[in-house]
Amino acid sequence: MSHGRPLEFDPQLALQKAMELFWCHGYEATSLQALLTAMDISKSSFYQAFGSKHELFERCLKAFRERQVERMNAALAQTSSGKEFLRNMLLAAARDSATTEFPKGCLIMNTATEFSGRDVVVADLVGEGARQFAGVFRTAIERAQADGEIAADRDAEVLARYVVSTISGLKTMAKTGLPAAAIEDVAEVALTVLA
Amino acid sequence: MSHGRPLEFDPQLALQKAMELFWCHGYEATSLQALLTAMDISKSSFYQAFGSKHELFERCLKAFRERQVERMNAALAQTSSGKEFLRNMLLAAARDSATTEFPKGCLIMNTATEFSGRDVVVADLVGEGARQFAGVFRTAIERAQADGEIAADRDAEVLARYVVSTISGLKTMAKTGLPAAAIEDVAEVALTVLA
DNA sequence: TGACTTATGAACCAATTGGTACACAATGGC
DNA sequence: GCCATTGTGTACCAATTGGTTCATAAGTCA
Repeated sequence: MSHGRPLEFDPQLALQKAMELFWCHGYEATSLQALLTAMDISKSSFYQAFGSKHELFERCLKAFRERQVERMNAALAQTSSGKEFLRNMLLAAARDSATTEFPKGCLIMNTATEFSGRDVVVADLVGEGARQFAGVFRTAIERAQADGEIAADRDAEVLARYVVSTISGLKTMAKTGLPAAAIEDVAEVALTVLA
Repeated sequence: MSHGRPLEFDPQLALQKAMELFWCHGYEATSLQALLTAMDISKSSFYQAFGSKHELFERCLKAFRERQVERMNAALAQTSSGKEFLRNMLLAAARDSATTEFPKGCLIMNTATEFSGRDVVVADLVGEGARQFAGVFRTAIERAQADGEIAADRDAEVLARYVVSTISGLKTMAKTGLPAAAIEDVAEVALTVLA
């Protein structure tokens, strides 16, 4: 398929490293130098392979979204009760601070707050991400409704958005320094909406 | 009190202009040049009056928090029902996108996501901000409990944090591009927790 | 009128920002 | 072996970053 000198780095791994950096520090605070070091790649290879910092960021957003949606779908498939799945997601969000040494939040939602309206293509990616997250929650909610765990007459789409909003809120609370246990209490309160 | 040449700018106004800039673009994306222009102040005056970009940012965080807490307390004082006050706050958060041309969110919570753990003094300011916001909501909740609007046996502190988390979540949803009407629906769902 | 104090404008600064140009290295196909 | 193709290292780039220096302007007080 392709002639020429072979790549000296794994593009997928490099992308993942970049994603982690953007995830931790955001777009602006992540310098090209930091990316180069983390990705273990030279400047020329970087620009040849990814075009620009901004393009790379867009690819990271997509990669993050796909990975996240995949994981959520996998978790949903393994959980029989839709309601239990939602509960697990909220509690996992509450524990965001405890999992890593400092709370990273969600790349998509972090980006929503960093680029509020300043970049059209990023805004699109963020919007699509939020929509897809809500989509997964919606199927969980509809399953729960089919099983009688949640009243069938409630608007599944609105509830799904409520879950996205709540998870975002919980993760932000983690970033304010509130201990994980306290955030779990908040998550439990938030869950009473679905009862 | 003070000899010497008088200031050619209004320090409070300049601080407010800086605050708005940080509010819109965050810390990193706000350049010194942009600050100078918006504050209508020369570089030397800037450093004499505010020390550094970082110090100025800290003062903006404090000013924002104080202003916000003041406004919330004023609104609470004017509303007889604690529950109604909370409802107003959530709906106002939902309308964040509609109020200005693009949703700015809350400076404190925006900063929480931008500086997650990277700066101790900023982290303290953010934590204190979140705590004070919760404080206002807590007194509203306790009033509602005293008036029988909310069950007296519920943990007011946890509920207060739930309100902070929810408002943060709603404002983030606005930044994903979801229309205000849709976010109001989510706010209504979130409010059922207090019913 | 001084002496003193404070504010401002302009020039200057090293360091870093994201990004390019180009020579050279390493492969595949012929 | 040679050529086309692709990847990499080095050097370079203009622009911008946040920040300092210092002479001078504009006041107060005696």
